[in-house]
Parts: sequence; structure tokens; C-alpha cells
Amino acid sequence: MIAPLIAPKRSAATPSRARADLIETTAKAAMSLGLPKSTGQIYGLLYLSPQPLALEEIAEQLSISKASVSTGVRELVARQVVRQVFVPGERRDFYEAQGDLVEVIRAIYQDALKPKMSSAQRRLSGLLAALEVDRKGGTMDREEYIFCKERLENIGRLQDRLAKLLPLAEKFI
Amino acid sequence: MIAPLIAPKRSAATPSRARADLIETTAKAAMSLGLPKSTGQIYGLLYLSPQPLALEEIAEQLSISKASVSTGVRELVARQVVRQVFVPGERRDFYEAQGDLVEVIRAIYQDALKPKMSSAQRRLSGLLAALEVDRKGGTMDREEYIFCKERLENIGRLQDRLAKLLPLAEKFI
DNA sequence: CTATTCGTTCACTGTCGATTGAACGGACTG
DNA sequence: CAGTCCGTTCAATCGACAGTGAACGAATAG
Repeated sequence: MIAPLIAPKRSAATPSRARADLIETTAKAAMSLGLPKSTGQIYGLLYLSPQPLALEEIAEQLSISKASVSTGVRELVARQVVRQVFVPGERRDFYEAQGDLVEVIRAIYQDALKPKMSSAQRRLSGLLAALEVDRKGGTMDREEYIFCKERLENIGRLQDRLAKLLPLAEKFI
Repeated sequence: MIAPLIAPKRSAATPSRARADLIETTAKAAMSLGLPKSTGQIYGLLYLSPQPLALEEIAEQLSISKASVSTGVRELVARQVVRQVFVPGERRDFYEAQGDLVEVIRAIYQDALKPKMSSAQRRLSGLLAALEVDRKGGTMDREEYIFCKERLENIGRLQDRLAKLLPLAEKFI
């Protein structure tokens, strides 16, 4: 391939203000959720793209490496926040955002929050068991034992209420 | 001060299994919330302590530096998750955990979630304004404009529903 | 007034993870 | 069968941040 004398300097395609701003916003949102910044950028770009985008197009427009896009997109697809779509006559993979944000939240809830809730329940049982061991073992005097048991049971009550609230909230949204 | 020939090797006070487990749990919880691990450990320790603890006692029992405890405790007090209590006849500062976890959640909601919601509302308005600029400026064709506007308005609708849900959830808990 | 006790601040260090370029493997094309 | 085109993986790099030790300042005790 012969490069033109004066490089076109394609400054990451159309520099739309609104797009740039949303991408910045989703990037920060991703970071505050503990996800890589680049992953948030990818979702922001796709969310405002009428057509599905190929891996390399995403990398170009965001000025990040294909490698980052590859891993980021995989994460987003796993979380059902981005879909891979087949484009006839194209060999590359194309991606589009899950536009319905309610579905996004629902997916996060099912895949992340819900499992955490039940694992937390199990862990609390383990803690109460460990507390019994401590009492029998004489590591803890009676007064202290009662205090700790009370506090641990408070956690349990909160978990129960949260477990009831979350499904309700899911319906409300 | 003269050190004893054989150091007592005080292995961080009473090694209660239940305490150690809860501390590990709160440490992980803190990390998954983007807070330092040590901050979570501090709250876990205080949550199961019948008496308020001094700064140095916390450092000893957790085997972390006083500096870490100082900053961690400050953060926790700012979030109203730990209280500083006055102990008569003691010069040192003592701390105890806010035992009512519902209050903890309420404080987090008031100080973190609620402000984020309203800032998000403002940011969305800015995005819609930027979109108008893009249209007038010819950066974006009509079809694309309509698509983007639709998507941004979807975000707005979701924000509205969340803004209604959160206060409801607060009452339910 | 001097010495000691406490807590905070600050510069530094080590660690962890996001990002990248390069190499690789697989699938289509000519 | 070469020659591309794509996507993934891997080692290396870089930056950010938690954690530490030491120095400092304030408050109290002797």
C-alpha cells in the first residue's frame, strides 16, 4: 500500500460533541463500577451508533488498541450489555449496544447482584458457626459472645429485607 | 524502655475465628466498593467490638500502620459509618461502628447516590444541548440525529424511574 | 519548661491492573 | 498453496494508589 504524501490525519472519524461527551460519561461510569475505562468508552460509542461497528472501527474512533477492544467487547458481551450481530457479506465481527437500559440493569442484577446475595447468605452462616466454635473454645467470654451474635444476626435481618426488596424493584423498573 | 529478653509476640490480640472471618468479609466488601482494603478491615473490627477502640489498638489488632488507620477512620467517620466517642479520663480518640446497618445504607445513599443522581440529570441536559449543536453544525445527518436523540431520551426516562424508585426503597428498608 | 503521648501529613515504595505491540492461529481468497 | 484479513493471547510497560515510616504539631503530664 502506498501512503499519500500528506496523511489524511483522520482524527477518529466524526468528532461529534454529543458522542464524545457520552463516551466520557460512560467511561467514568465504568470506572466507578470497577471496570476498565476503555470498556465504558466502547459501550458509549456503540450506544450512539445507528449501525453496528466492527472491532477495528471501534479501536480507531476511540484511539485505543485492538487488543483492548477485544477484551472489552468480550466482557460486555458476557454481561449481555453488547450483542454481536452478523452482517451478511462481511467477514468481520460487528457489535451493537443493548439499547434498552432496563435490560442492561436486569442483566447486571441477574449475573452479579443475585449471586452475591446468596453467597453472602452462605458466608453469614459460616460466621455464626465460627462464633459458636469461639464460644466453646473459650476464646470469647459470654458477654462478648452475646454482643457479636446480636450484631451478626442484624446482618442477617438486613440481608433478608434486601432479598425481598430487590425482586420488587426489578418489577417496578 | 527495656525490652524483655523474649518478646511476647502478641499475635494481634485475641484471635477469634468469627472476628477474623468478618474482617476478611468486610475487607472484600470495601474493595468491591472501591475503598481501600484496610478501611473495610477497620469497620469489620469495630462492628464486632463491644467497647470502642483507640487508634493504636486498631492498628495493632489488624497489623497495619497507624497512618493507615488514621486515614481509614477519617473516611469512615465522614461517611457516618463509624462514630468517634469520648471516653472519660482518656486522652486518646476512641471509635465505634455504627451498628445499625440500615443507617449505614441510608448515609451512603444520602451522601453518594443521591448527589450522583442529580448530577447525572444535569449531565444529560448538557448532552442533549450538545446534540443540538451537532445538528446545527452539520456534524450529524438527520437520521443519525433522530437515533441519538431517541437513545439519550431513553436514558432520561430510566433516570426518572430510578429517581422515583430510590426514595421508595429507602422507606421499605 | 521539658518530656511524652497522640494523631496527622508527607514523600516514598511496592503492587496491581489497564493498556499496548507483537506474535500467533484460524479462516477465507486468489 | 501462498497471501491476507481478523481476532485473540501474551509478555512487557506504565500509571495509579494503598500502605508505610518518619517527621511534625498539638495537647497534656510531670
